[in-house]
Amino acid sequence: MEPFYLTIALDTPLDRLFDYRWLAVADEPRPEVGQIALVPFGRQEIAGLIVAVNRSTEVPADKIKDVLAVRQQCPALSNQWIDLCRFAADYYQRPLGEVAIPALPKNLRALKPVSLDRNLKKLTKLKLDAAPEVLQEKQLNAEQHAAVEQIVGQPGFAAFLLHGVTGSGKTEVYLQATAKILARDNTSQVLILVPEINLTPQLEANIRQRFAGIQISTLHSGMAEGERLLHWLAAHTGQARIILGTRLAILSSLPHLQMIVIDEEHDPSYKQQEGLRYSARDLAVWRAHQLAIPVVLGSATPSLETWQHSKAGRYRKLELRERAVKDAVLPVVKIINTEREKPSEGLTQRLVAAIRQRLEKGEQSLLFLNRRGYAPVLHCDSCGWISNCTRCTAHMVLHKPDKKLRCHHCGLEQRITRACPTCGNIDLQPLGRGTQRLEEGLHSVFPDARIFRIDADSTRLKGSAEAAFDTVHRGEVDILIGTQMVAKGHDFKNLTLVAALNPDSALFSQDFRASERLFAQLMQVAGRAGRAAQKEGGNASEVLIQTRYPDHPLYHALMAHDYHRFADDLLEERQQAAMPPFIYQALLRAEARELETAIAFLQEAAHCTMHHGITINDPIPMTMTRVHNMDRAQLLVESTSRPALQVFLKEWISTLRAMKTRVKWGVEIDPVDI
DNA sequence: AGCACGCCGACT
DNA sequence: GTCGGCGTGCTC
Repeated sequence: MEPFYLTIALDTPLDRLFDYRWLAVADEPRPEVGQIALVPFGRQEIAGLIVAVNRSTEVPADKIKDVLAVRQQCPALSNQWIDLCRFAADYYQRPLGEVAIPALPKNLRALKPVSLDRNLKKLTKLKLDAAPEVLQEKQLNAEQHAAVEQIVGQPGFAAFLLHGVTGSGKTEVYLQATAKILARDNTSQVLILVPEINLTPQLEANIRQRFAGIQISTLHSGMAEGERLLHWLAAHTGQARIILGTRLAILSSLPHLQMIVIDEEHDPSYKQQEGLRYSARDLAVWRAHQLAIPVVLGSATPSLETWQHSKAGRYRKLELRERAVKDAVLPVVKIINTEREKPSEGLTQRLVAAIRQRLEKGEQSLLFLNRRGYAPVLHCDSCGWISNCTRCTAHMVLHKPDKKLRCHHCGLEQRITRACPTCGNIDLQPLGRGTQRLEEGLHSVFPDARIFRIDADSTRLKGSAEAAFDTVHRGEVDILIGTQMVAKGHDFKNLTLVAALNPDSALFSQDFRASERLFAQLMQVAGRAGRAAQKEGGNASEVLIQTRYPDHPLYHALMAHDYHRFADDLLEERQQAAMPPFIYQALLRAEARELETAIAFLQEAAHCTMHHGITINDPIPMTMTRVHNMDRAQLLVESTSRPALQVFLKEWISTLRAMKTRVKWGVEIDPVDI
């Protein structure tokens, strides 16, 4: 019998597909497009995705190898799913296999199919026979009701921006729209994306309770491989009807997908920052378009990209102006000028008084300081030595509990030296203040208060973040100190004071998106305060911002809870300056032992091309030039036309590949950190 | 990217 | 004498 030739996408940076021979075996079914094949590749054996089955091949016979095995037990991936990967691969300028293969669970790609067989069996046992029941629909206000109706109202693609502050009831809109979609037919699936699943257990619990009797899959990076395969298969076979996951879930196989929800759509974690640097939000919109289904982007502080889309009418804006929680009022935001009121231990007198007031009433306070460690740098007064990292352009941060200096960028650690390493001076000074130092200072100001710190250092162990939040919820904490970790997901019922300490650095950042992010972050922390706390006759919660720039428009917009004006002003600025979302960008990054080598490569790259309608800027060293002993530089490429940029990049990248430099380089499309 | 081969420097 | 550094070459 004539052999078949399988065209297979493999996880390799080589931008081509690979053909393998498959010899028909009498009783074995023929391989299909979308199945996983195990193949020899160089000296290794790896899994690939079958993208075509042919009777002939262009590849010379002496090069062709045989397929080792085909995962016949697992239903094939659909053409639609492969098309999604193909789109992502084209758009982000990577080979198909580099998108498709890592999107599959590792155990599906493993050499031995035992885990797959076991999990397929387990899956059939999980099948729920009971009729799905949707419990306790909450009463919607008029705006929420209208939003749900619009989302599920008509067939076909539609993108919605669901805009509403914390407490305006966005979640209820997602859930009731989900219920309506699921009720339409008994196969439909809904994908709900969240920024970080570990920080939003409340939403997961809410969904599980609401949709008892409906199979729910969760997908996020923290899962064990066995569990991940089971949940992925449940989604892939259509058994799971609701899929709750982080950004990676956007590339899961969902044969009956009928709606996508992206909660906190502005959140930076939707952008993958290594490997394939995709935006889960952008892919979600594309996927919804492909499938002709609705996609809902929810946020209190939408990204300017989304905001601009909604203004231009490409996304439909659904506003939730009222707070859906009964009697809830927006917190009062006040500014404390630290130029006038000098803080001691990082706290102004007004803030100390406000905390004391909460302590007396038995209410909780949250101090938001987005800087972990004890102090960001250690300094010698007599010779000027500072604790620089030897491998990075960064300071080593003082961590007092473990008596170490630690670089947050490369992980380098050093014991704290008692004396200055250059002049022997004993009196080394910590400069600045991180959460640990704030905690120490608070203990001296409020010796009897129960003070608790939540940051990446205090919650290093798995599950300890969850436990920490529970402690706060149980009311065993008076004053909570936290980094941005505390900004997401959790609403603290008894919390009536939120203070932001020293958020100013983002105001003057090199990165033009820094202020957009700061605004979102401050809105989000502010929203942690007392959603349900405005009890009978109680006052609104209070948000205090300690700043050296009390007149900055960002803080004024925050005081007025005026996202609209803030966003419109920023958009105006961006348009004037020809910045995103009014222009499309890509970055060519390069790293080498010597900065000159990286710059020289970028210069060569810039000069080896010319293209109409494409702006190639000068190469510049990255703000943090050296990380892990590698110097990094980048080159920004811009165009007002997305298709033109795409065409240009494709050509340019193949030219760069042919250059065979030993500089490590890569292209990022739509970069968010510049 | 992996992975092997290959050719030069300091260690049991 | 070998372990191991990273240059370079290849992957149907």
